[in-house]
Formats: sequence, structure tokens, C-alpha cells
Amino acid sequence: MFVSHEATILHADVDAFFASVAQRDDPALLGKPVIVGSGVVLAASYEARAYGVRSAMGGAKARRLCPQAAVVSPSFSSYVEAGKALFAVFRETAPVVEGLSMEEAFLDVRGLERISGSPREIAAHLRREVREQVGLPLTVGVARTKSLAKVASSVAKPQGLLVVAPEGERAFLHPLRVERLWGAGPATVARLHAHGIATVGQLAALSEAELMTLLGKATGRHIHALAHSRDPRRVRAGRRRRSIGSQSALGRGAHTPQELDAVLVALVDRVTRRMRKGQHAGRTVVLRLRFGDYARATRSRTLARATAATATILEAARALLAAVAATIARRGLTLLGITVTNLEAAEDQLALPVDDLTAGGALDAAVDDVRERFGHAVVTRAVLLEAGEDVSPALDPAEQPRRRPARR
DNA sequence: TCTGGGGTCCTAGGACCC
DNA sequence: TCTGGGGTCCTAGGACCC
Repeated sequence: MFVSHEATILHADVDAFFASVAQRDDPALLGKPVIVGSGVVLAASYEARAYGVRSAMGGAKARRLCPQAAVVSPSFSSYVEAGKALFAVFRETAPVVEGLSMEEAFLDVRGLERISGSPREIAAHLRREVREQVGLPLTVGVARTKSLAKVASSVAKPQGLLVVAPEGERAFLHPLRVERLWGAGPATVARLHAHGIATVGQLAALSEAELMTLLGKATGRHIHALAHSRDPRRVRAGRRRRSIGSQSALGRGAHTPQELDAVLVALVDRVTRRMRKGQHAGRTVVLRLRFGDYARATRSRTLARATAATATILEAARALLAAVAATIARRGLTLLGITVTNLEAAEDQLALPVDDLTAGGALDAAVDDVRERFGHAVVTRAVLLEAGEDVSPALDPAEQPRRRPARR
């Protein structure tokens, strides 16, 4: 495989995305500490981070740390819109753009030197364009590999631009703390610290075999490679999504089976309509649970064929939930989620009845209509029944999910 | 800190097949 | 009938990321 020997990969990342959108849309917030989300912090502006506020932190603690911060509600439609505008600029800048999230992407600018200038010039131009066209602050890391570009941008944040030249990789990487590596999370970092390893340089002194023993085969190999700035992953456009899910925190306290079923129906409805909208069909239904003691569990079932039909997914989800009903009654439940994986694109699904992907359209519209009038998620089930999609009957035997699919 | 929501990838054991 | 190797699929869990 061809691997570039020059720093031609850009990692572009909007600083404190949600908070920056809030500041952009309300200039009174510019330069001030901003916290997005009240129950839990979804994002904090750099002014708020200076007080120790971090995302995923409880809202109460965040307000204690920074009482003068403006607390704003999230506006997801604004984020989607800003993300689209951002990616439009990305795609004007480079032929290959790999999105990592709404506000973050890798750009491969190899071969653009004569057209657009050096990678550093392209990165600087990109920052200006995003500032002018989208109104958001962008940080860009430039390096020979994805991992290095990602680390470079995280080091350069906020409002930075950092180019790591190939001959400067060791000097850049080795003094950094291991937490900086993209792929070293809390578990890996804790293990490394327990062995007295704090910096990437110390990490790089260990052999791959030692790290595989310490961290497991895949993680050990991966972390060893990153510490030596080896990362053959290419920037790839148009990666297909593998799963679609939705979850809902339930709060503490008891929930009746009827309440849980209503939540389940709403989750399945949300997921399947997103699948139909995106022309996805999936084969594996995963039930996500978090019990009263915050321990997590998953249960899954694989169907004989892919579908996006509400009734089929719901049937499987209900069976999974019924199988853990006793545990839930005993331990309590604080989160319920449904994820459909093993997604296949509709165009790969010649065997899929057209109805599975299109029939939802009229139904989704009907549900939306009733929701608009009554504004309540619990109407979902009634509407599904009213609209003729029977959500509770046994499946057609031909569709019956089997524990083991037929083999030839 | 008493804990949101949406994803990706890897591992390991068991079932099953050749 | 027993044993073994190699492979795929399914399930459950873990780690990580934004």
C-alpha cells in the first residue's frame, strides 16, 4: 500500500462545536463562558473550560465551578445546519474528505500543491473560509498520518494550526502524555500508569510484545504503532454506517411494564423511521439496558433477513425485553435503548420487499401529524395501530426470526 | 459528578459446518 | 465412533470516540 511520506493529511475540528454555535448565534455570548445543556454538560466554551467545566459533567457541578457561565439549551437543528455548511467548505478544499462527526473530518490534500499551495497554506485557508462562511472557529492539525494529524489538532486547540513535519514527529510525540494518543482511553491509560508509563516516549521504549501482554493483542499492537507514529490508515470518503440506534434515560424509580413498553415502542419507531429515511435495512436488533446500579448489559437477536419494518423490529425488541423482565423487576432500570446493526444498504437488498423501506413514509407522516397536534410520544403506538401497522401480532412464519439461519 | 445520546471496532466462547 | 483443524456466524461484553 502506498503511504505518503509527506505531511498531507489535515485533521479539521471546530472548537467546542455546540458552544461556538451558541456564541455565533448570540454575539452577547462571545468571549464569555458558555455551557450547553443543563442536566448534563453537552459542551463548554473554552472560557468555561478555564474554570474546569468539561462535557459529560453534571450540570450542578458545572454551575458550581463557573456560576457566571451562560447556560443555553442545545439546538440540534442549528448543529446539523452548521455541520452541513462546514462540510461544504471541506469538500471545496479537498477531493477526499472523511467525516468523523458533525464537526470534524480528515482531509487528504496530497497532490494539491500546485493548485492550492502547501498543506500549511491549505489549512490556513480552510480556517479562514470556515470562519467567514460558517462563522465558527476551526483548529487544523497537519501530519503524515491520521493519528498524528488528530493529535496535532488536539494539541493546537483552540483556534490553532499545527503542522508536524515528518522529521519532527519524534520530537513532537515523545514528550506528550499517553492520554493524548487517539485510542488510549481511561482503561488503557490506567494500565499504563500502573506500570509507570506516563509519556509517549516511555511507551515507545517498550516492545510490541510487552504492550500486547499489558494491553491485549489488538490494543497493544495499535498503541505500539501509534507511539512509533506508524498509522497506515488512509483517508476514506463515504464510509457506510454500520448501525442506527436510539436510547432513553429513564431516571431512577420503578417503571411498570406498560411504561417500559411505551418507551420501547417510541424507540423502535424513532429508529425504524430513521432507517427508512436513510434507506437502510438491518438484521440484528440490540437491546441496551442500564440497571438501577448503573451496570450495563446488552441482549441481541439476529433476524433471518434485513428489514426496516417497525412491526418486525418491535417484535424482536419485545422478545428481548421480555427475556430480561425478571432482572429488571429485581434491579430496576435507568436506561433503555434499541440499536439495529448489520445494516445493509437498500441497493444491496434486492430480496427486500419494497414495502419494508417505503411503506413507512405515509405512516411516519401520520405519526408526525398526530404528534404535532398532541405533542406526545406515547401516541406512537395508538397511531401505528390506527394506521394499520399492527405492532403486536405474531409474525408471518416465513419472517419468524430464527436462532440459527438455515445453512446449505 | 450520582451519569446524555449517538456511534465504531475488537474479543471470546459456543454452535455449526466441512 | 472418535479426534482434530479451519472457518463462519451469533451473542455478549469491553473499550473508545464525539
